[in-house]
Amino acid sequence: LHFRHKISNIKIMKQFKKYSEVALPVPIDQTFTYGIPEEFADSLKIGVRVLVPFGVRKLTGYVVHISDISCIQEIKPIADVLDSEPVISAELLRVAQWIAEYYLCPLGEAIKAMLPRGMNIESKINISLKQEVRIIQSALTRINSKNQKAILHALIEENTLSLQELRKRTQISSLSFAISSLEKSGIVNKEIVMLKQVTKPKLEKWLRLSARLLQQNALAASIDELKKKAPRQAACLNIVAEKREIAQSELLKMNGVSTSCIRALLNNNLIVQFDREHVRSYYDEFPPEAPHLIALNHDQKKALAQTSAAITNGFFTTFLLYGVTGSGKTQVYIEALKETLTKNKTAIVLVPEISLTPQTVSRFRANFPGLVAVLHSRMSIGERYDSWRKLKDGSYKIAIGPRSAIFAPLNNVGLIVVDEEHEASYKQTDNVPYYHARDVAVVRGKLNEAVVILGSATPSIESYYNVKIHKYHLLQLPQRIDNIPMPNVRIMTMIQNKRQTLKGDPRIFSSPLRDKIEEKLKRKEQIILLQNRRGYSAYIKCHDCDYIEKCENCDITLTYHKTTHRLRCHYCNYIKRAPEVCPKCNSGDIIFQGIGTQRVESELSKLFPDARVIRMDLDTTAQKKSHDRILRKFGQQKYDVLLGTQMIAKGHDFDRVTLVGVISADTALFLPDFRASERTFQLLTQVAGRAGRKNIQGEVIIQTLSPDNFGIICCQSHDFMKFFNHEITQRHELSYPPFSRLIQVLVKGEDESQVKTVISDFRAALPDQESLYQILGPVPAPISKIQNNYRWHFILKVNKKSDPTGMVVNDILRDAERKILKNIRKKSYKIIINVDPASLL
DNA sequence: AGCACGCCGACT
DNA sequence: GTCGGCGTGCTC
Repeated sequence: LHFRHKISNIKIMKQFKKYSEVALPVPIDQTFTYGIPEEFADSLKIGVRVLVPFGVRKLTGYVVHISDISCIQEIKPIADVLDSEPVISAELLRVAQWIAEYYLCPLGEAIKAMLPRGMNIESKINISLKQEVRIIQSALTRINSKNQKAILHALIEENTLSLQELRKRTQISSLSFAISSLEKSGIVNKEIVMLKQVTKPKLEKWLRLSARLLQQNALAASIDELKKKAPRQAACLNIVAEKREIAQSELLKMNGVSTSCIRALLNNNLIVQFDREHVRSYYDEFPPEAPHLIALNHDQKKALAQTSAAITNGFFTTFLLYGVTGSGKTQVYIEALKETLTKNKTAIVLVPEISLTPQTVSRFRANFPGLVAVLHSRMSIGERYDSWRKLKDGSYKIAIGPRSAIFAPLNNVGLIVVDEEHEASYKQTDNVPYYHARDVAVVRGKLNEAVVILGSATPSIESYYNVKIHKYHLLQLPQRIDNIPMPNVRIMTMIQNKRQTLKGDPRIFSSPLRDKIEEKLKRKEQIILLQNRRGYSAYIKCHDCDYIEKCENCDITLTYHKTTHRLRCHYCNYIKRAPEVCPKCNSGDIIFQGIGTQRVESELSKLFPDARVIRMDLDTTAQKKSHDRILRKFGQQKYDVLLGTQMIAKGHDFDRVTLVGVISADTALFLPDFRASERTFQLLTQVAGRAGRKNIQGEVIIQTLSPDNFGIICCQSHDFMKFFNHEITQRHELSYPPFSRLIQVLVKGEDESQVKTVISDFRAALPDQESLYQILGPVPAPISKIQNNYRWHFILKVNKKSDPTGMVVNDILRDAERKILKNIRKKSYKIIINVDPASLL
């Protein structure tokens, strides 16, 4: 490991016995040296959290290195050591180091991303009133300063506020001057306080018999005695005796037991109380199903034989398990997991957030009772912390979860499974580090000499290319299990300008799709309809003057939601009433363009008033468990039609679905993104895979305006290979990934001219090196404004051959960024460097 | 990021 | 003389 330093002079310092290199979760690309106080000098380990002074604040940092000397002059000591054992293993530290280097983020940020939330302690500055409100109010009349008045008004309401909260409430940018004036006049108090660690093991009170009663006959004697005067206590004592140990909360639930009763027994030293950890577990409410014993078919056995061999040998190998929808990939994972556990190793299973349903979890839990920990963002901080700790101490052997589960604190990882490896949700886009969990999985696998299985029915172009160049090994499951035939896919060409008739809107339901729905409803079979756009219509447009309503804060058309009769921005959640007449020309002829799920729903209820339809999109799954609930109800056949956005395409196997309809396959096709075609192929193939049941061929109808699109054609023939070959030549011609590495440099801010200056300065700071990279832009990003922030970007197409690890270009980018941050004033903009962006919007 | 400090113009 | 806004620099 090496660490970035700013070396001021080369003079070896020796104020402390030992020095530690501390990574901090701040956007500064270096580590900081702290002295280790004598008391910790021998016990401090790499990987523990420490509390360190940082300017006036205190922050939680991570010890990444320990040495005897230092060449930094003024060194502060570590304020406190927060762990006795490392929270981050040497192996995970190396993963963090790779992430920091490859995705261009500070090491501290990478480490922070690996730990469950709530493990960071920070100081905050609290401002409080020093005197009574009455006195303050009289003082207010004497104060002329606008800012001071605003601060006092806020404080009268709350008494104590942190500096940050105060800034939010008063909207004053530079508070410090006003606060120091108030401090001088003795009106307010300023103090630095520590925030508590949010997550701790949850302790529960348990009860057992006192040692005295364990002696012969003592118990019976006590009970007899109590029966006379305190029968309830006697009964209570009896229960404790029977159970030996019982949680107090459990005991209290029983008949006739009260707190006073327990207190009396405790006071008389008949029972004793002790603390026991209560492990919080989100999925406990879903009991595991019994494992159904499934005999593997020929293909599954073949795939398993190869993974088993690799697991047994303990060599790093990455497999791409390409298995068509319903081919039984999960069973292969489970068998591989069994193999891994018998080798006394641990495993991680990554699943897209949306597929992490109770059913998925139960399936794994059933096969490995008591060994599976779930890590899920919908779990509370406490639940996640408990899973995390039990993985760390080795009581759980398998971690299952979405993206961040790749950081599960397991030792001796032998297998990493990435299910649906093509899923874009594996790429983190909202926070640093902008990592791709599938790629981290491969890195972590390599560090552990582990086996990595990437599974998909529609592999990403990148992964399949890696098979071609022999980086990954291909495993194939070309047949569906249980003799379910591949569905029959029909493509319906839609015509844009047909007018609505009595038989409904032909732009939503073509007559073949309408007929099929009718047929299936009659036969009591289930139907899935995909329309990958929520709301009612994508935008509303004035028929006379072509005016389109756009968001005030974003460069986005507003989506019409009929249920609330509102226009909504899907980027910033800006909401306004839908106009009755055109705001520009007052025409009443407003037309709804672009079909959303709500529109399909209302059309469906017009055409088939008796059909029971359930809609699933972001708007109907806002609640914590509504997603699971909708799928469960549909599975129990309480509905005939499941209608929704892409989230319906995975997560469940419904064996009564015989028809899948795609209302419009075009929603993603025209996005200015080089993956648009790939996305479309994947989504269509995934949703088509929902159709069909044992011995009955499912039917799929895809409606589209562009029937010539290659993704759609290949979906019809279930021909991934054909799609891949076509797509890979295109990527090659345009030198897009996997033939290059893309890096997006995006600047956003409220002042567009400033954003433009920064992005072009950044561009200019990059030396022209034709052989190393090509630069496209800077240009405004396709979505040029989000939440009043203008967005400009340029794209680096890095030549993989001249920079295979990416470190050459990354160093250049780091230097350029440092230069930019130094030279340009104002910080009202943000620079985002996104390595391997999932999309370029 | 988040904080303090210092400069400068405005205002009493 | 203050106050308030804004830019700059620093964090071991």
